[in-house]
Amino acid sequence: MPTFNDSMSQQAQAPIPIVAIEHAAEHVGGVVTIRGWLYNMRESGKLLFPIFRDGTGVMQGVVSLKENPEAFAALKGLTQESSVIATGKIQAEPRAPGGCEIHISVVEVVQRVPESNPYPIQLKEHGVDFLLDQRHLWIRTPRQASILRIRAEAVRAARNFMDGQGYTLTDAPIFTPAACEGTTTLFEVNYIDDQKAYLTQSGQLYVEATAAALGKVYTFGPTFRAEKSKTRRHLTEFWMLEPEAAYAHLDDMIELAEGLVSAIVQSVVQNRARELATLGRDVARLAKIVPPFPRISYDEAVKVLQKAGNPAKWGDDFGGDEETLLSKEFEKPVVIHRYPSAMKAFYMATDPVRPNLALSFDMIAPEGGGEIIGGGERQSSYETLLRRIREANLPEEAFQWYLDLRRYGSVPHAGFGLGLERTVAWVCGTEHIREVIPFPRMLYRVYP
RNA sequence: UGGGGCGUGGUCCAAUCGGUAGGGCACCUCACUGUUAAUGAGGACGGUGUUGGUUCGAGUCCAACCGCCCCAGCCA
Repeated sequence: MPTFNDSMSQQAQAPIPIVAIEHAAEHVGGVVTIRGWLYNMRESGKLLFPIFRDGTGVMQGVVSLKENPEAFAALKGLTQESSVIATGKIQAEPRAPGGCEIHISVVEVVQRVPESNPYPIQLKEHGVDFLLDQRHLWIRTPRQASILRIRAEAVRAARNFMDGQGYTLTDAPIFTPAACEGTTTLFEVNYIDDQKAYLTQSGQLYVEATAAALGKVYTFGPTFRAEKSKTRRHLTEFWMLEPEAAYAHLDDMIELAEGLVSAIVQSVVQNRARELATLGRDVARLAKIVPPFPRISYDEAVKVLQKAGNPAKWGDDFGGDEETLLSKEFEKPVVIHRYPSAMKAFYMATDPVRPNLALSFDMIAPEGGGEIIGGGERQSSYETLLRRIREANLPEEAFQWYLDLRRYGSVPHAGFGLGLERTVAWVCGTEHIREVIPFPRMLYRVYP
């Protein structure tokens, strides 16, 4: 027990700082408190090596029975993922993973995981199905936590970039009266008083309205597609960032897309180096992602594919194989522009020089990252747009507000949609998109 | 929705030709003062997705169903 004088002198000193593990190395030689969970523990005789994690990183602790029997007793036999608050001196230690470790002097166990029902996720191998069932716990592992931090950094970088370019965030609704992509992939919901509504597939139509109101705008939010696709690059719920600008043309949007993607990548490289290292990502490849990106026309892309032995012919859309083949030709994301309009959405503008082409573009990420952006110039003529809506058998009444945008001061305008998860999956180098969103929603999976 | 693959203790896997269902990890105990997903010794728990069929005998062969994975289509 400290004497009265001891506690007086302690009060005169600075209090022990509570630090995040990611900043622990800045406190070498000092005493700090860390608050987190027991990630793992190794034992060696009368020495314990508890590994703590706090969400910002992991750090090894060390405690010896001889020097600190109380802390030793508190940690001895402590179960994985028990929550703990530990205080001790940070010391540089080449033998410790991470370069420094904490010499524990005081330990408080906040909650002890009972032996009768131990933490289900081991440090060793697990199958995908099991891990997805345990997603609420899986996100505690260093790899998953790193991915989620990179996702957050990507979002921050994207919004900073858009705001810096003079774009205003204008959120689009999630309940919508009609489709804006294919009608077969709509999630239908019962709205009030037997009305039907649908979860949005894209903020596109609404962002065209706000572009006419504010000039340069973007939306960022979740979108929903009931696609029956079980591939490594599909989610039924995913986040999209969709810029739209009045008086903008195709090339303006390609330039904006290049700037946006490189801003995201460079921001992650600069601010999330530790997390990229945890993932084992090749940072040198990411560092090269700066504008300008290679741009090829659809015509040229078909020739590139044919030269590489792919059976693609003019008029075909590109699938996963074709995307991978094209992206291998370049170290940076590649922009493919002016697709045949037959394969594009009803609202796409046609090329005045070659009316069978749409003023559209896709951006394909390198290293097999797939399509991360799709966009282009919109159809600004009232008559053409109405005809397209009728040709697509879309409910005309539901699109009256959208047609108003062409009745009242229609202007050339363009935009695109960036798939957040596909972008983050590429930046992280993850094999499957399901790892880059906290709780993935996929075909036949809505738990947890 | 098509094509292919797979379902075995909590978890990751093995089981020859159809012939006694087994191991690693996790959990518990002990040893070890520098471990690196520690190691060594011991212990406890516990299983063939479901239904039916063939057979003396089925984890294994057959059929249907259920679930999962990968690829394709569609897209971000």
